[in-house]
Amino acid sequence: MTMLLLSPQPTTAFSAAASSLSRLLLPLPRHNFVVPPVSSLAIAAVSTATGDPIYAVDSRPSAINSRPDLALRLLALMRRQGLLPDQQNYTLVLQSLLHSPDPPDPSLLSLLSSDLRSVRLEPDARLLSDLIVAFSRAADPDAALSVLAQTQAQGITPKFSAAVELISALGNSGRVDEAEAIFAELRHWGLQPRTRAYNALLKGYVKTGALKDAEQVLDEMEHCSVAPDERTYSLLIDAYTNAGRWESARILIKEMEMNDVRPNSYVFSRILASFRDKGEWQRSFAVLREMRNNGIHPDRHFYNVMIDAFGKYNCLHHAMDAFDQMRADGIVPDVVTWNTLIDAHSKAGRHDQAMKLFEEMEMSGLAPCTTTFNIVINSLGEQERWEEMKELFQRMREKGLLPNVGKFDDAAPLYTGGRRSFISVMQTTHF
DNA sequence: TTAGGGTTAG
Repeated sequence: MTMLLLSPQPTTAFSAAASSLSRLLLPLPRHNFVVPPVSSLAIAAVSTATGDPIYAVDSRPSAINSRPDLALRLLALMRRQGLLPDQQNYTLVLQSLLHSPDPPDPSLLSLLSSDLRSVRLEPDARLLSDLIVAFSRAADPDAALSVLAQTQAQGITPKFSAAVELISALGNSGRVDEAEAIFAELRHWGLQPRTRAYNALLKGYVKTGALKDAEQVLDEMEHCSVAPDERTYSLLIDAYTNAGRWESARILIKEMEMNDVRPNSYVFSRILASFRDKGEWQRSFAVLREMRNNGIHPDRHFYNVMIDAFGKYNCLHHAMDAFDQMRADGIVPDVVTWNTLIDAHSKAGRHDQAMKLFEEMEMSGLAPCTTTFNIVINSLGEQERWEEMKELFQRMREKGLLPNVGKFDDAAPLYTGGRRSFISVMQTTHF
């Protein structure tokens, strides 16, 4: 039998997880101690017998992947039936969180792990490793470290992938010393770090701007005969560019070629963004040239950065040229492309053009997102077109999008004499 | 499989 139980509304979005969770965390019923742990499959029979209004669906892991709401509902349902979840149930929930495109919610994870403690279930290697990965991805390395400590206290070696995720998370929060310590620990577990583990460590050094340490990682990789891949080089190129060492970056690009590692559009968009942030938008052309010399076609992200780089420095003509070139290359502009263009024109005071682009965007069939609305509403505010602003707020509301009220409140005094008008728009728009 | 990176407002 492969059935998963759902309450009605099986398509409810992730927000449903929150309400499931409150039920999930209700104290266990008193009779619980006589109920043995059961697997999720067994729940189907029990719940069906109780006549709960449930739907039975395919519960192969593929059906639950990326559906933490479903997994949490399952746990909640079990709790309602007074059943003790087992390892598999928690693994199912964690797997669904890990397969979801969004990083796991840290508060959800800590509730889940305290729930795990409350049922006095001793987690196995799989569950512990999944917890380390989940906390690492939720940018909570402290929690991940404490699970690692628990793992080692139980005499269990965590999965290598979990350790690498933790190194990555530590590096991301600038805690390179601890990342280094875990990296050293890998060898004690009798496993040789390979490219991916090195890259995780490298990321930390790049993040903190520790260029010397980053270079040393590359040296050590060579010493241990571990081949750098495209990401290894990209990380270092990114670091060099940020440090203004464009020549070093170019040397690395050449080195990539010699080692048959192909650079891609990603690393060039990072270089471009770095120049943009330094105010060196003119170098965009050189970056494009360098790219073409390497036989790499700019992709949508690259064009978006390029349009932004021109837009930020008032070069609307170049921005529009890049936009045209992008479409000539057969790349369909996305919502970010349009937002960037609209904002660039609005910031330059060319509101008519901004509005025209907004119309064009909608005509192309793309739906405006929260950022689009914010950009256009700001532009309307600059023009003191309060009625149209109100219409846009209404449209946002209809789409279930929430404006960033605090931001507009701050911005309101900027609209000459417009604060009162702005507030009246906000007050007469009911979200 | 020892991850998996980039862009837009404020």
